[in-house]
Amino acid sequence: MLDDRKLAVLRAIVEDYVSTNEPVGSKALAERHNLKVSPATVRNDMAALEEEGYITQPHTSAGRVPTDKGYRLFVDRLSQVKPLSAAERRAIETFLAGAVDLDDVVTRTVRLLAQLTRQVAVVQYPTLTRSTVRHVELVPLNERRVMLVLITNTGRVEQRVIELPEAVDDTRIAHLRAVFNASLDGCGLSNVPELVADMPERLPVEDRPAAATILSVLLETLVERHDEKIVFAGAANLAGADFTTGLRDVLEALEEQVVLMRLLGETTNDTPSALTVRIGSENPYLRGTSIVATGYGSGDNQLARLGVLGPTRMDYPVTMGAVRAVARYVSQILAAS
Amino acid sequence: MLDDRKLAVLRAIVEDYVSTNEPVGSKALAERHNLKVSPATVRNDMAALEEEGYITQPHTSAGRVPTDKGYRLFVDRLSQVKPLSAAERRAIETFLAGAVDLDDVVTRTVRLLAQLTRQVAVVQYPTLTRSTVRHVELVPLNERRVMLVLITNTGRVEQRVIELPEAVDDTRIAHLRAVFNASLDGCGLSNVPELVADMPERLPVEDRPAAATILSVLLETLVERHDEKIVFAGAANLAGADFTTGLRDVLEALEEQVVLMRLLGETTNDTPSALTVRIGSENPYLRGTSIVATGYGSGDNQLARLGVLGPTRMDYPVTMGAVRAVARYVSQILAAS
DNA sequence: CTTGGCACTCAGGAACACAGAGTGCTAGAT
DNA sequence: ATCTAGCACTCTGTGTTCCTGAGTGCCAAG
Repeated sequence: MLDDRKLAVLRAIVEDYVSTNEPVGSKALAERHNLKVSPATVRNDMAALEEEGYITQPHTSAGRVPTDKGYRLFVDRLSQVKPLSAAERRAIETFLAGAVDLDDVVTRTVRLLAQLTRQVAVVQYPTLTRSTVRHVELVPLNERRVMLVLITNTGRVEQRVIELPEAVDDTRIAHLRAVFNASLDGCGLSNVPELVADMPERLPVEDRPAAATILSVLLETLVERHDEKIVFAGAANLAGADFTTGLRDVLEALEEQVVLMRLLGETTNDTPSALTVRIGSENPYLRGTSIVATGYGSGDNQLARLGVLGPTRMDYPVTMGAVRAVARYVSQILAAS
Repeated sequence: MLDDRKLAVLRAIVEDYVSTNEPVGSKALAERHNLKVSPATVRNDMAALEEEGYITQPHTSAGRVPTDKGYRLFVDRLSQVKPLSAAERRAIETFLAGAVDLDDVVTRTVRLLAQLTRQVAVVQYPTLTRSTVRHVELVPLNERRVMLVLITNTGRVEQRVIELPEAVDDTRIAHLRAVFNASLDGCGLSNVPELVADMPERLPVEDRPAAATILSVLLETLVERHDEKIVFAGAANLAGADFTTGLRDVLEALEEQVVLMRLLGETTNDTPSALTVRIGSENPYLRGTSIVATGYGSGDNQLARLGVLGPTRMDYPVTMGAVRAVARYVSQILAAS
């Protein structure tokens, strides 16, 4: 049904439309891409493509525009990821290398990606689940309060102020800290709950109330942070592009962690490290936007996802190239630290 | 020059224009606000007000619109801050009370303010300068690396991974930690540099290289964080309002810490706890927007600033009320912890 | 299967008229 | 001295009409 030339026409339509933002007509097509056939022939092919639902015309007697289905075919079969230039790669590398801590890595990554793609970038914080406890710190604030600080091997720090059920002096706090660290250091976060379950029983009876309180907060911290924080950057890039779904909706989604979570999450499939593209109506919310995402993290265990959100009419090859490259570099940086 | 009735007319114009977003004419004015004079009289007053530069007409034979100068007079002399309703106050209180740590307080505050005012809210993180060291923690990661964690009395945690110039074993790290804490605990952050200056000399010679490295990172941390982080929320509220200065500019400014810093910073005056309003062209960048800001923090020492950014045409009394109320509650929460 | 020709459609722009809101001014009323 | 009423004038915004040009679909010939 769709011979090679028809596919070539579809590819040409997508490319032209992406770059000009105007419906593309048969004549212009035949000229600009040397298809070696006449406009009339192109018209026939276009009619076929429209029949199949790959393209559509906004109104009679205007050029054609790709449909979501058309973009899908383009992404899957007609395009290949465009690698970044050497200069861009160097820029990424040096920019990310300057990061001082995990927060900084994430912030830099998201900005970088936004700038590179000229769209909205979204980065999910590395999940705790796969990471391990590096250190647990208890800092006495006064006799009834301590601050719990949990440090993971990914460089992440979680903190909570805890009200104790009774006064506890510093030496006992120090003791608790030693016990906690002895049993938790180096453990995967997902193992913490079971390791901690019978711990109060193994302690002197006078330490149990305090320990129980602290441990319950510790567990709470793990659970809460299980669904993770997401940051974005490049909202200014939305100003230019005109979204079919209102600009307002997009901005709202960006500020709503839960929605963003879903959007990124839904892009996961069997191989998390692969590039995923969701086009327009394939997205649960935000029908008018496309998302290009991928997992990142050190090789085997994927820590989280990052990606780009933009109008359906985006330059997929370039965007995919940028996302993939950035994901690789971040993974590298994180693995090194 | 400006008698009471002219001021009343100006006030009426501002109020009407803010609520309708349309230039307001003499007839509508005379009717809606019972001024007890005829439209013709109002017209005379309007002519006078225009002469003085408080209002202007977009084109001949359209109604009048307040100028920046007009809003200024309105804010300074013709309006009074509108207190929140009891329900709103309760909502603020319960929402903020649920915060678990400093990050959470800031995040909740900024969202709350955005929702309350239906505009873009901006909150600066409490500055470290006035806060004191609660604890310094050194966590050995491996023999050549330690993680420095600085905990302040405001609940803020700063962290850095440090590469040591030479291998240092855990007991010496523990010793350094003890020394640091002994000399820094409870000190104001601004005093840290001098306290730390001669510290290496007081240490055993073999600890000096490591100590010097760590301390230099510590100082760096203080300096870097001196100009503070700013977060925003409610960007979606920009979608409705039409800004004279492009939407893009505003979004860019929001993501650019430095610019945001300036905008908030420039609003400071002698009494930081007072509400400050900068209207339109009074702003260094972003001429088309107004900013309502105030300091927050426990009474005497102001920790940082927060505020709202919106179109010049905003409801100042309501916005000011919300900003003031939120600032008060946050200060309260922070003082309590 | 491709191509040239031709009639048809429709969005977008230009030209135009017109109603309505609003103003400024002047002369009379209070 | 100030307010008011009346009136002529000036715009913007809207609706109408017309026209052009890009683009299509279809048909018949190569």
